[in-house]
Amino acid sequence: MFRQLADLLRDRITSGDLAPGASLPSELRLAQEHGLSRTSVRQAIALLRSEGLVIVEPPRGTFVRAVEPTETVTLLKGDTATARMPTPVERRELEIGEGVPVIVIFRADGSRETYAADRIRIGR
Amino acid sequence: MFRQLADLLRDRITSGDLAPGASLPSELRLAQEHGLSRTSVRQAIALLRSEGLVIVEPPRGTFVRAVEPTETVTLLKGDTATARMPTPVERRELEIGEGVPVIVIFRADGSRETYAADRIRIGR
DNA sequence: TGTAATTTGTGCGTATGTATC
DNA sequence: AGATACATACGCACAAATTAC
Repeated sequence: MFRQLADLLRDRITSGDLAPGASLPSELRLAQEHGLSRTSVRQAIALLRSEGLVIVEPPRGTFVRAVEPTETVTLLKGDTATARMPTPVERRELEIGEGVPVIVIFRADGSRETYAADRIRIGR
Repeated sequence: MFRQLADLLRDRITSGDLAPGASLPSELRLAQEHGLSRTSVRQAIALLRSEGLVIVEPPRGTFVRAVEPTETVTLLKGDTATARMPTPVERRELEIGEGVPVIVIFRADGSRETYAADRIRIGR
């Protein structure tokens, strides 16, 4: 059931019914309106958080994540890049939101650069 | 408390005490050994799942994720690439594990390619 | 200014279902 | 058949931070 609620909310987000920055109904409201327990509602929201679709600002509420502007980082000859989920330390130091991967660039000289994936884009 | 348990397990994984492929104690065991409820244990494991550190194969158990070999995809002139968390549809179709982002390559000709981030690496 | 209401975070317990061994 | 183990769903309570009055 929590997946159904997540699907429903995801559709409202991708369709634009819930625009970026808009707030979702509170957990209690969602629970009452859909006849679910707050536990199930929180599971649904946790799913959307892991997908990077919403951010939660306790106790203000839950909001549709706004798409950030993208700066381009160039990949030079001999460089490689990967993406993965950040460690808790990286999330704190780079101020990475939930559901946002990091992009790690391995430079040809052996150095490394780590970026929040929602702030940069790789080019060449 | 679930964060402390997650930290403890994360350390055991990164230190090599729990090697890739090794199984974690069951939720019930972890709960008993640390004097926690199963709810808290599940929260801790959910955190490690979102970080891509462990995979759960119900009802076999929870295992340390093995690092997959990386094939390199080359970025050509005019191409750009980003990373983000996959949609549920992408996760199913590309068989993407939990806590694994996707890398999307936008080719100069307008086409797009989507890969599981733990299977490829970007180069040039 | 201070109090109350709202909202999310965290933790506990319980029960049932399902798949594996 | 039975035990084990994870998934899901319900309930309750209190804490902490923000907002409203």
